[in-house]
Amino acid sequence: MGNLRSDNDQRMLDQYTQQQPYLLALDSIIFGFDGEMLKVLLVKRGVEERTWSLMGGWLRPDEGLEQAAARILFDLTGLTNVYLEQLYTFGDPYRDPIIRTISVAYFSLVRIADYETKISGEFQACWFSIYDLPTLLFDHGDMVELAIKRLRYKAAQHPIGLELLPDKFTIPQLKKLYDAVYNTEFDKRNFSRKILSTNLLIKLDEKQKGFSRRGAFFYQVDRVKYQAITNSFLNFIPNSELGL
Amino acid sequence: MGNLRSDNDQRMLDQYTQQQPYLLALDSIIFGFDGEMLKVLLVKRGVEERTWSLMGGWLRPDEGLEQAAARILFDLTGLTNVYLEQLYTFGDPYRDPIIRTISVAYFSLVRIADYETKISGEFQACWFSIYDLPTLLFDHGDMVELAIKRLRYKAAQHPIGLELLPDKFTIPQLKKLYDAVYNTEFDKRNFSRKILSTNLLIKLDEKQKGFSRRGAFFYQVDRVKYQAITNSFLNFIPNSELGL
DNA sequence: TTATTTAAGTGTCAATAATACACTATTAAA
DNA sequence: TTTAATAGTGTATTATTGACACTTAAATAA
Repeated sequence: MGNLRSDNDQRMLDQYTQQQPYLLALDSIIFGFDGEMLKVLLVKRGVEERTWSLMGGWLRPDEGLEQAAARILFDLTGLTNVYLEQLYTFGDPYRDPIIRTISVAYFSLVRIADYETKISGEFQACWFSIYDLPTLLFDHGDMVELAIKRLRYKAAQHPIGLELLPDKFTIPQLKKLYDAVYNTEFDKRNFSRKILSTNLLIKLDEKQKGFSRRGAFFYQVDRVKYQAITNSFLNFIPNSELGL
Repeated sequence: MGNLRSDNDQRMLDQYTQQQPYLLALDSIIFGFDGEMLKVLLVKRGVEERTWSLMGGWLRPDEGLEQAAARILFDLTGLTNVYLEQLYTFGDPYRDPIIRTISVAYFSLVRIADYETKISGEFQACWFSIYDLPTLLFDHGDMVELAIKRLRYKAAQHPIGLELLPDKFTIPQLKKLYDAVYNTEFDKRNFSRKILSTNLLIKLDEKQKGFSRRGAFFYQVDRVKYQAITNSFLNFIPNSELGL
């Protein structure tokens, strides 16, 4: 009886050890918004570092996937507590010509202003408009394309756009962000009606100075409501505008 | 110069070879609908095959991820051309207690009737209602939970429910499917209005016999329109019903 | 001090979509 | 021919969407 179990265990273990293992990488599509354009953070790496690519790294033996993605993001940007969501796993046998590598892609949303103050100089990194990207390494172009689709899909029904803005922001800034994400121009009256109807924003007494004569009121995210709503549908953007 | 490049290449290769490789598995959440209940197909495997688990297998060196998932699905069900979508990649360091394994989970939608005729006897497989599942191996319970969420999310705006029904089906059958997916009861008048307004269904002359006195008309999917619409939003289910 | 400029902020109306709700039609079987 | 069981259909109410234009606030220039 004990013998049977042992045989079984051995068969099990054999099943594992006979398998081919693969390298596992993580790549992050890092979105940022500079007030005008939706941007992606790219770095130089690869052979002689001629090619722009997504920020990436290897999975360590003691790490979970998201944990690894967060570490790699921290190494580049110095940021923690960043919006991070698994996008897709890319595993074409020849996606990396050197050796087969499976890449789990994450997309993340960062506040560019935070990033700029904390960056370490280790990496040659640069923000690119999503509408004007260079040729990317391997299948990173596909990754970015998919990430943009996912961002549009998701931002239409979840308030994740707020992750891209500073703590205090104005409605016109938020509208510009959505304009940039969907590459369109929303009607400001309908937009603010819809956004404010969620009761997710708290109006502050303070006004933005310098940008316009009149100045726009700052708003803050109601974190309590935001958490509660994170997993529900909202439908921010009219379906007809999406054209997906 | 040639020397420099060579050094660089060597450094690159070192970067790869110094990395820990991992086993890569694929697990599939296979949904089916028997006319009444939404079900998941489970198999027995693991130590002494006491535990129900998702159907899974290992990635082969020459396969893409989806290709591997399709192969594994075929091995169990004999089905090809099945709806298959990457769900999520699970990589907790200790999810598999024997050896670290990364699992790319796929969810698939099959027509139970097709399956029943083609099944090979190789696996001990069984359909379980999604509302009455046994304890599952490793993190497979999480996988199923996530798959149900994704199915609900997706079926609300894409006509993927049709993938679960036979070629010819009635509106009451389709409604029962949506009732099962969302664990609720939709109003049949509003439901059929909404479904028919998509113009995605073609009404046949034939009626379903035997189930009800009157008999319901069969419909078929308009494959041309279905393809065209696959990547767009539809919003089948009113937001308020979803409660996600 | 007043006029000018610039963006912020707000309201209404019409069309569409969503929801709630109940009766009639068809067919098989009794 | 009556009964039983499900199929199938319509309307009225309300909520949401989308189109559209003027007023307000404040800094700057005259």
